[in-house]
Amino acid sequence: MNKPCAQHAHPHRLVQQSLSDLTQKLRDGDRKITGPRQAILDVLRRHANPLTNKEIHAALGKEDCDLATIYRNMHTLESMGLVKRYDFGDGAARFELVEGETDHHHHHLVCRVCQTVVEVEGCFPAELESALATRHAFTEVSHRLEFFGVCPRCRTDAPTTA
Amino acid sequence: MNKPCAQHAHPHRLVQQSLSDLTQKLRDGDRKITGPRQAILDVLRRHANPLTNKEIHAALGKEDCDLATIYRNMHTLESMGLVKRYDFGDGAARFELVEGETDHHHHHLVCRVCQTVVEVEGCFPAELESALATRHAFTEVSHRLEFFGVCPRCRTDAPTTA
DNA sequence: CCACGTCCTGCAATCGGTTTGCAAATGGAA
DNA sequence: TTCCATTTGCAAACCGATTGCAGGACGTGG
Repeated sequence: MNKPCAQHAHPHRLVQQSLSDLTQKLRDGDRKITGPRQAILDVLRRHANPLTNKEIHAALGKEDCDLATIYRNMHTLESMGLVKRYDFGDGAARFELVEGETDHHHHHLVCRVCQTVVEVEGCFPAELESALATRHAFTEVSHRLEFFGVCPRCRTDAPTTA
Repeated sequence: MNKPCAQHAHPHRLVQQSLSDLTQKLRDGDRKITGPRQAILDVLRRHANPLTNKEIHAALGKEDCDLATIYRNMHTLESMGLVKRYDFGDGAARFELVEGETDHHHHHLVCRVCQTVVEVEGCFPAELESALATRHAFTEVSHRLEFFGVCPRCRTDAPTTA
């Protein structure tokens, strides 16, 4: 709901990695440097918030490519550790570029109304993981954490503003 | 993957609430006591772990009813606070009976292989919520947290055991 | 105990996100 | 430049979930 409000997100923060850094990683993984791949990575590089496949597709201008190609590539990029998949519970996967080798583990605070995403530093659950592993004899324990709320803009905006 | 292993879950723990407790809540909410509703609640009452719509449908024996009816009822029951919806990230919503008025906030530790679910007490992120609300000026902040790992049975079982 | 209005159900069509089969196009090593 | 594995585009299929509609059930009020 409140779709147009989605523009509130600040989509133009840059990511440290250059496009050539990224294509190099493709090479290292024995993947071909194709137009769609470069375009997808470039789109992700330009956006600070996690994007859905459809959003990526829409953001591709000249370098338009098939949606199926994006879906396939997101799997590829994810398995290569170039992007990270997030699930905000609205039925669409979202992807964010992984920040270099030392990806800093973080979570998100998502506005229930306009989907604006704020990165949340710190991760208490990480401390719980080892405890859980011991207590329940589970191995390879990881977790998924997402926060939701209403962002200041969506609280003050008149509904008609949209 | 490893579907048959799903039986590892101990599906027959009982829930405190009696079926009449539950139907009373339906009455209190001005909802009709129908066959499908009683059957669904009864199924949830018999299972300790969160169930998908399809699992609920399969668990209905004599009281078989349409899948769409289950979907609709899960929305109804959720909005009435009778059940809680969980998302383990596999694309299918899961539902658990809410334990009385004082639903104790908990999370889950889910086996990546057989989907066995262990309830996790305690909730560190809850402490973070107020801090986040202040720092980012968000309101109505909540969170979603799920743990994943490999349970002891799935670690030791020979793959052929299934 | 019955009639009636409203809520609920079954069925089938539909939807949105995602996946897949297949043939043509392309990257990049030889 | 040649060649083969990978990748792409297209279309169909998939899957969980939703919805329109007509018939059926619940339960209140008579």
